[in-house]
Amino acid sequence: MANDTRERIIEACERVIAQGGLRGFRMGDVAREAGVSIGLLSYHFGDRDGLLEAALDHVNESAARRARAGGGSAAGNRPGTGSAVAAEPAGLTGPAERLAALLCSEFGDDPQVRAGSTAWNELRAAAVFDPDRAVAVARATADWQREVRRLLGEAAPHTDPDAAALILTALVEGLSGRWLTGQLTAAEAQRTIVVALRPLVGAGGRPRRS
Amino acid sequence: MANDTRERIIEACERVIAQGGLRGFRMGDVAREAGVSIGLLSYHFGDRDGLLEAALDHVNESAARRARAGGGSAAGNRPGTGSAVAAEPAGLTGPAERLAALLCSEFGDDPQVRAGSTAWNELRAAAVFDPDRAVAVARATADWQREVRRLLGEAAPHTDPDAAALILTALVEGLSGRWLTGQLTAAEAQRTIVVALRPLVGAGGRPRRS
DNA sequence: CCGTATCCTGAAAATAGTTTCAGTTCTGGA
DNA sequence: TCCAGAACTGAAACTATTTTCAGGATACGG
Repeated sequence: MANDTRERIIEACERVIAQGGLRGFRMGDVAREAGVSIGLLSYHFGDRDGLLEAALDHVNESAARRARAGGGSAAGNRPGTGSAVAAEPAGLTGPAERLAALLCSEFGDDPQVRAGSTAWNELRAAAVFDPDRAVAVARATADWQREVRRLLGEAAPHTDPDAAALILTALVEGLSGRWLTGQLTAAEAQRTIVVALRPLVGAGGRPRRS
Repeated sequence: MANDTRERIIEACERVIAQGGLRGFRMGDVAREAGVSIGLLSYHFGDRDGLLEAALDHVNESAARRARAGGGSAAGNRPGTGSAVAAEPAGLTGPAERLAALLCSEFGDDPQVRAGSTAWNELRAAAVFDPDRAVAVARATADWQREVRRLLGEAAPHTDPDAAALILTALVEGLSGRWLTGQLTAAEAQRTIVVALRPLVGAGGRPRRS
């Protein structure tokens, strides 16, 4: 079916973006990556802008979905084993762990995680110059931040959750930049988040069950 | 002298980058902005890449210089008046104030401050795909972070200065993204930094003299 | 003044990338 | 099996951008 192909093309876009940035986004590259002819891109998406828009919408949706899903399930990343956050079978631990997992899910050595973060990073950078993209980014960011605030409300009742959620999510974005530019490893970034989280969530605590 | 012209061209580059991003960096635009012919760009800088490199080096240097200078002097921005950080005549207050000023100097409604942050933001985004730029960015970032750590050592002797410096600088970068995409005003960003700083520097404290 | 070295111009050539389109293949229903 | 329409191809036309280059202006030492 043709939808498979559209899907495949959009995924190819993400890979191309993750590899060369929005700057290196060439229709020829996308076509090659997707294994289709260049004409098909216009056939399905109208023009370059349409294709790019579809791809970025997809990136945005992925980011939003990840926020909703928390750090759990498939591509989830857990902060360094041995830290305060232990491995768990299904996604059903306390809010503090889920919060840490959510924040740490941005980082990981899995190429797909990196590709996703890279694409999202590019989208964010592009949003500076494009109001339409800015509102899409803002929406996804707000969803994520809201989820963080919710978990924070449960895990750290003595903190101002709004301020803390803003600080934590902005911190993750900053660390993400460091990670993607090779200034930090994924593990270091995750460890940093855990350190930042500690004073909020209660020092060395044992936060089990809700 | 020809150096004036080179200078003028590089400044034009920065303006073009700040306005349309690295993606919108066209030699024609630069030439128009600088008020010179397009051929002159090649004459002075070889080719597009040479021009871009010179421009980004300049951005990088500006960032590094700002880090060294602290938030003081010319383009300095102070977090919202009425906050913990009071106005001061010359740049000679305690380390806590200087730290806040340094971190807040990234934000401001002055078009030049915004242009600088925007250009730096673009450079950072480009560094994800370009190892050479990545090392330049890493160097400037490390300088800045080191300065933050130094001030932190004076202002907050009871905190791990390395961890805190990383967290604060990454936070500023994350907030910078929010600001540039319109998710936050400069004042809100600065206020957030002050909030994040408070628990480190001593609650409601009176941090006078070393 | 003259010569010449440097700075500078802008149109033309080259290059890179996108869009169109005439035509081919595939799919599913009659 | 045949047809119609959707999916798809790829080369040619087009557009955008960079690079080159022949030469014009300007500065300056002799």
